[in-house]
Amino acid sequence: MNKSEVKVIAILERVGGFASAQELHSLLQRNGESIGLTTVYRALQSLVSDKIVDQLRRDDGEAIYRLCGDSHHHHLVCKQCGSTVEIEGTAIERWTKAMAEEHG
Amino acid sequence: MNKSEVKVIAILERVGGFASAQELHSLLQRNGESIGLTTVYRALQSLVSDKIVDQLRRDDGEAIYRLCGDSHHHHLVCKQCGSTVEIEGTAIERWTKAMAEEHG
DNA sequence: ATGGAAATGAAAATCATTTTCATTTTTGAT
DNA sequence: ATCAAAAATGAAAATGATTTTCATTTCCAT
Repeated sequence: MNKSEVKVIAILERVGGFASAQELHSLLQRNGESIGLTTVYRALQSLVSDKIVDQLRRDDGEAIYRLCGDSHHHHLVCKQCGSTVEIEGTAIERWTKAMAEEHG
Repeated sequence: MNKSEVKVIAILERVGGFASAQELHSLLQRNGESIGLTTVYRALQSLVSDKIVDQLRRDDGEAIYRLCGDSHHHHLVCKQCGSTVEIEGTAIERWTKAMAEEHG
């Protein structure tokens, strides 16, 4: 865990949700941090592979990131292609409950 | 519905699942069809907006496509960002059932 | 047949992300 | 503290999917 990774975690905490690499980078700069975009990308890669940060994709294909702990969530894994999506906890649970009631 | 869109639908039928624009393009060429990659992209865009084709993203961000009718499926829509993911029917239903039993 | 609208595709542009590489910073042994 | 090796940094170039441009071709109604 190096200095850049700490900066990226700090800004993700302040965001409290999803943000793209570029968004995080400009937020950091606005906060007076001196950090290059390349380094933000590298920190994010590293945090994702350490499972500290979750990565997913906007519909336009851009990658977005958030701290793993930012909300209770579930993973759905496609058995065919292995891709994983996160679903926000309360929503999926409400849905599951509704389905359960609907189908007895 | 123009000639290119018909070609793209035909190749998607033969594929019977997900494929990227580039994969579809090379399959078409191997089948002796004369069609440019640009046109494949345009046909896919049009079919997606007509809800004939579903588009989603691989984890690496590449867009993949399949015919809407290719399998029974559900959509999960994120209330925050609007992004939609498809879940294969039987899997999500089995999961829902399991959750329902587990939680009474 | 003919003129305008739609379709086509090659090449250029775009844009997020990754790689390269030269430089700077950190670390650890002495 | 000092020095060398290792790790980190970032600007610029490269990459790769997708979109746009634009000149040309095809289609269709008259």
